[in-house]
Formats: sequence, structure tokens, C-alpha cells
Amino acid sequence: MTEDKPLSRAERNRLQLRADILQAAFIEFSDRGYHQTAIADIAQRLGIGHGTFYRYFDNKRDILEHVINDTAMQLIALLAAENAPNAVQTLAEYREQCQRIAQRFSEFAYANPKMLRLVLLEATSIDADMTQRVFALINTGGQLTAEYLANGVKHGFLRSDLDTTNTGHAIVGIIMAGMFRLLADPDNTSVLTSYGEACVRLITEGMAKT
Amino acid sequence: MTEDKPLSRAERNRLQLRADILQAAFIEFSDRGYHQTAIADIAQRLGIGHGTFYRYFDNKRDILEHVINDTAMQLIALLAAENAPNAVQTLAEYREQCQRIAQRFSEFAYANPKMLRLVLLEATSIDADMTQRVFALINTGGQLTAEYLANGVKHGFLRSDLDTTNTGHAIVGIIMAGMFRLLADPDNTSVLTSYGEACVRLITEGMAKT
Amino acid sequence: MTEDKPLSRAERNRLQLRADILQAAFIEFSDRGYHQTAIADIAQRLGIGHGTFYRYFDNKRDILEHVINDTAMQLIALLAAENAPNAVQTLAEYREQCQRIAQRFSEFAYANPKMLRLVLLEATSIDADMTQRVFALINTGGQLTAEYLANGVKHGFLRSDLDTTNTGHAIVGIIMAGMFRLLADPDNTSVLTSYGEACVRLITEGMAKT
Amino acid sequence: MTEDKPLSRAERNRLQLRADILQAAFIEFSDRGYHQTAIADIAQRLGIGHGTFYRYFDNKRDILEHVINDTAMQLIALLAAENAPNAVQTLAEYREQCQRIAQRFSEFAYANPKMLRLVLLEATSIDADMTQRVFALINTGGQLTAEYLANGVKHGFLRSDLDTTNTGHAIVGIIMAGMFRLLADPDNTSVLTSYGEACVRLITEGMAKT
DNA sequence: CATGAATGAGCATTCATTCAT
DNA sequence: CATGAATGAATGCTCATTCAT
Repeated sequence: MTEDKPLSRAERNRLQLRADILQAAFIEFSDRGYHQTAIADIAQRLGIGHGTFYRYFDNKRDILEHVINDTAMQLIALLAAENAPNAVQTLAEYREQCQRIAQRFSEFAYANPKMLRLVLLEATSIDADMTQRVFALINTGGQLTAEYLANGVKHGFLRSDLDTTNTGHAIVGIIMAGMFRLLADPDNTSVLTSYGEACVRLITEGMAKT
Repeated sequence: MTEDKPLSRAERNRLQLRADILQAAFIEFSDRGYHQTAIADIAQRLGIGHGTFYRYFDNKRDILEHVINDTAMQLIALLAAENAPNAVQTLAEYREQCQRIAQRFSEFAYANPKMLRLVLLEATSIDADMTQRVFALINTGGQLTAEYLANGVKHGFLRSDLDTTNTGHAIVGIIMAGMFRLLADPDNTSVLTSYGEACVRLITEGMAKT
Repeated sequence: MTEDKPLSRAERNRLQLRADILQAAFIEFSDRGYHQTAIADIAQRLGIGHGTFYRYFDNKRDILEHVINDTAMQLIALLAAENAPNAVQTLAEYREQCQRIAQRFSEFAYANPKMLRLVLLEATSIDADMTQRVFALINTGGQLTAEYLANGVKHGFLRSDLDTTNTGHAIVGIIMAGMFRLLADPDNTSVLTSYGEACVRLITEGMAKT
Repeated sequence: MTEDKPLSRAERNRLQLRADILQAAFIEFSDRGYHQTAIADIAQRLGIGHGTFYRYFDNKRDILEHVINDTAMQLIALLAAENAPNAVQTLAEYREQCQRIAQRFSEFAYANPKMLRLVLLEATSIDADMTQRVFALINTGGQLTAEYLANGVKHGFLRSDLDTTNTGHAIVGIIMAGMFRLLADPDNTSVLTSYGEACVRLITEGMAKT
């Protein structure tokens, strides 16, 4: 059961350094912003010569691409991982799932605020292409959520006339608002708890007096 | 009842030019982005010398400040203008109001996509201060919406246990998601219509099967 | 009889500086070579900021273009100026003219060795386009000389079966060889004198024993 | 009569690789130019690591030196090989020899345009030393040609008052002009034929009407 | 007060060379 | 001995800002 391991020591070092550069770029870009970050900053953070950077990435834009792609994949994974719609059959179960998801998102957001900063705040101001990529990511989130809702409709615990697509996008908006609130006040570790609860009630029950 | 009129012709010209510069900066910043815009671009758009710019604004950051402030004020005004909570007394009236508001927002978004771009996409990547300003703006939106909801609770057509604050923020998130969708696909002039309807139903009735 | 003189003081300064930069670039390029010359070198020679350079020329290649064009025009002018073929009717007159031309070239070469360096040594190693430009210049020289010879044939003091075109190019080669000799040993101020004489005899009489 | 044969297999490989590197450098330098050629280009052409280059040559300048020296030697050999003055005794023989030489040069030029490019176009723009080497090469060509002419004078079929030295340099100029014409238009395979004829007549008979 | 010429800090990128493996 | 990873000096170019006219 030995895997393919043609990774020489040099090879591993190389991959490690590449990962380190990506990591350093991620930190710098999310902390100071893409435009405020010089390649020299990334190199200095790692204690490497800045020429070394160009042995691993074509140019500044190239590494941003990789950083964003990596981050986007993690975000998509987060969204997709929670998408186990068939696990729930009743409204009660569904509500629990929502709370679990909210909890999960909340934890992720607290653990990785830099990712959120990068995608929500920085990536939208590089160029048209990158901005569209962010839009596409958000759109994907909406579609995943919509599938999730469609499942609820199919199982009969969500309104049969629910506009799953648009509602999915709306829910993504709700999540985004939570992220923005966290980013606005990163030290307030409780803000998302009550927000999550309110959101779960909002989307399940609405606001109207019954 | 003549107001103070120490506005000489020169004075008026001066104010006019200042406004023109602001306008030009707004267009450039929202079109090409803050970092991609040179002071010379703004000046050239107006056909003035770029040295003139510095007679009206301290520096590039300064005019961004003004541009953002102006834009923020218009957005706040949009939010506040719709905030006539006492106008509605019943759920039906309230729902109509919601639709009206959605309509209003939609129209505004279609009419002023540059404003949205500027605030949502660009302003968040200048520096920490400006980013906080955007957060504050969004937060203000949430609070205004919350007051609006509180009014609903007071009038008894919204749940008495509604977490107005958090729900207000959630609604702002829903609006933001709509803006993002519009910015992602500016030519699709109908996307917001069905989105508005779905959102109104979501927030009033929730998703659960009754 | 007043000429157009809308040249303000600023305008004149501007033109003067532009000319100065051209001159400085010419000196640096011909002295140290194009690739060895940094824009900063040109600026420093004039005591101006190197950013100023870019107010007058698009980029390094751009100014090379202008420098080469200017130089080429002077060289062409030198060739063309001497081309007064109809001035001579007999072989004796023609020989005198040749000597005069040789003298002129010689003086020019001594006075402007940098021009020769630039065109013959430097310009041929920038890129394909610039190299072709040098070839075109040499070719033009050959053609001008050929016309000059054709005139001699027409007036009957040169061989009627003279291949004027090819011979014209050959004469340009003879001139170029003289330039190379001068550039090889710029301090030897007499080398061209005897060379000129030998060349005149060569082209008029050939080498064969009569 | 055993030669020195300490050439082990490794030794031969070593010498072969050295020759390959020289050859590769020659091609790159003459194709793209010295400044446009990176050491990595040379190494890549051979499929060797670019660190290996430095085991065989001190630095970039060093290999240029060797490349130029090799090329210069071949050019000198070309000049010298044709210099068999005692082979001709009469003007007719001499003229035939001239034509043969022209033919030889022409063939060489068509076969080795890269050599000409390198020496005439590239080598003159490296630094003062290399430029002087090119001048020295041209000068050697002139001297060889002069000896050749001197022989003609001695044998009595060239003018007894012929300035052999200067005329020798002039002839080299004529040859150089032919090379330039070829380099300017490498596809025109006939340009040198008529040029050669015209040149032979020029130097033997001159241009004057007899 | 308007102008635009001048400035230089700042940055992305290249590449010859070194050296540990 | 071959390799290629690492390095940093070098440089072209941009643009916000200042200031003399």
C-alpha cells in the first residue's frame, strides 16, 4: 500500500517553499491589500530573496490568482461540505441543520477572517476578471444553497412554491452580511451567535406574526 | 427672505469646478478603480490641468474620501427615505411597502451601478479606515432597517419576539446580494424583479411549509 | 516679414530641454552603447530627474529611434549635399570633385565620430528593425552614389558599360572602410588623407598597369 | 610515433560538450544578439543545466570571447587561404583569381551568414575591447589584401605606384559592403553575383573611360 | 488662481553568477 | 562533475505631489 513517492528531498523542499510563498502572499494580500503589497514584502516575510519568488510564480498577478483560487476552493468546500440535504426530513431536523451550518460558518469565519477579507474586500478591486470570479463564487454559493432548498421542497418541509434559486441567493446575502459584521469587528466573538439564531428563524419562519 | 449671497461669479465657478472634479473622480474611480485611476485621468476628463486638482483637494486619498462620503450619503438617504414605518399598520400594507422598497432599490441600483461598485467593490480595498467606513455604512443600513422592523413589531404585524437588530442586518445582506447580482450581470435587467419578490416573501413568511 | 513666433518662453525651454535630452542620449549611446546606458545616466548627465525623461520620450527605445533618425538624416544630408553631378563634365573635374568629397567625408568623420559609432557599431545590435534601418541607410548611400555615377556615364567621362548600381554600393563600402579605420584609431588624424587619395585613384583608374 | 593520448572517454566527452556549448552560444548570439541571449538560452538549447555552463566558461563575456575568436579565425583563414599570390603572373590570371575569390567569399557568406552577423553587427557593441578586436580583424584583412596587391605589383601586372596598403583596406570595404547587402536581404541569392563582377572590374580597371 | 513642468520614491521584473547537493 | 535553486544588483517605468510662472 505504498503510494507513489518519487518526491526527492529537493522536490519536497521545493513544494514546501512554494506553499510557504503562497501562504505568505495570502497573509500579506489579506492584511495590507494586494496593491499595498510588494513582492519584496512577501519575500521578506519568508526571509528569501525576492528573485526567488519569480522561480515559483510568473508574476504578482499570477500568485494572486493562485491565492484566490486556493481560497475560493476552500470556501466552496465549506459550502459544499454542508450540503447534505438528504440528511434531513423534517422541519425540526432542518432547523437543527441550519443551526449547525450557521455554527460551522461562524467558526470558519472566526478561524479564517483573512480569507474573507481577501475574497470579499480585496479581490473585487484588482481587475474586471478577478471581480467576475468573486461574483461567480458568490453565485455558486447561491446555487448550492438553492439545491439545498430544492431538497427541502422535495421532502415537503419547505413551501412548495418556494423560489429556491432566488431564495438561495438571498441566504448567501445573509451569510455575507454576517461575514461583513465579523470583519467589521473581529474582536467581538459573540456577534455571530445571536445573528445566526435570528437568521435561522428569519428564513424558516419569516417575520410575520402568525 | 434672500439667503446669504456672497457667492460671486468666481465663487460659483469655483464651487462648480469642485463639483465637477468630484463627479469626474467618482466616474473614474468606479469605472477603472481607485488604484488604476491617476489624478491625470480625472483632470483630463475635465480638460483641466492636473495641478488644478490640488487646489481643490489635498491629495488622491482626500478626494476619494469626499467621493465616498457623497455616495454614502446618497445611499443612506435612499435607505432613510423609505423609512416611513408609521405609514403602515397591517401586514398587507407592510408587504406592499416592502415591494415598493424593493422596487425603489432596484431602480436605484440600475440607475447608479457605479455607486454600488464604488462602495461595495472599490472602497473596501483602500485602507483600514475606508474599509471601516464601508462597514459603518452597512451597519447603519442594518440599524435603519432594524428601526423599521421595530416599528412593525410595535404595530403588531411582526413577531413580537423578532430580533429586530440582527434581522435588520440580515435584510441588508439580502439587499447586498441583490446588488452583487446586478453588478455581476449589469445587462440582465430583469434579474432583480423576481429576486425582489422572493425576498419579500422570504422575510415576511419564511420558507417553512405552513 | 515676421515669421510665426508663437513660441512662448516656456515653449522654448521645453524644446530646448528636449533637444538637450536628445543630445545627451546621443552622447551616452554612442559612448557607452545603448544597452550599457541607463535612462538615469542620460538624466544625470543633464542634472535632471530621470522622471523628466519620460515627459519628453515614451521610453528608452523611443529616444533611440529619434537619435538614430536625427543621425541618419545628417548622414543622408552629407551624402546628398555632395551630389551635384552636373557640376562636373570632364574626368579631371570629376577627380577633383571626388577629392573634395573625400575631404568632406573625412572632415565630417573627424568632427562627428560619435555619429559613426552610433550608426555603424551600436544601431546594428538593438533589434531586427533597427538593423534593417541601418541597412536601408547604407543602401540609400549606394543608390545616391549610383545616380552620381550614372551622371558620369551620361556625360561620357565614365565607362559606358559601368554597372552604376553595384559600383555605387562598392564605393559606399570603401567609404565605410575609411570610417572603420578612423573609429579604430581616432587619434591618427592623417590616416584618411592617404586613404582618400588611394581610393580616388582606385575608383577612377583601377589597379591594373596600363 | 604515438601521439599524446591521455584523452579518456570522460575527457573526450568534456571536450565535446565544450564544443557544443560554443556552438550553441554562437547560434544564439548571432540569432538573437548577445544582449538578448541569456545563459539559460544557451543551456536550454543543449538540454543541459545552466550551472554547467560555468564549468566550461568563466562568464558570459568569456564565451563571447571564444565565439568571436573562433569566428575570427575562420574569417582570417578564409582571407589567408585565398592569398596565393604567386599563383598568378598575368593580369588575365589575376582577374580570374579575383573572380574565384569573389565566388569563394560569396559562397562563404551565403553559407555562414551568422558569422557575418556576429562579427559585423553584434561584436561591435559589447565593449571597447571587443570593438577593437573587430577593427583589428578588419585591419588584418586589409593587410592581407595589401600583401596580395604588393605581389601583383612585384609581378608587374598592377600599377607600380599602387598604394597597396590603402587599396587593400578599400577592397576590404568593398567586400564588407557585399556582406552588408547580403545580410540586409538574405533571401536574395543572386545579389552578390553581379556585385562581384562589378567589383572585380572596378578594382582592376577603375571607372574612367579609357 | 490655473497650469504643467519637474521630481523621485517606489515597484515589478530579469538574469548573471554562486554554491550546496 | 552536473545541476538548478537561490540570490540581489540593476533598471525601465509610473505617478502622486510640489512649485515656479
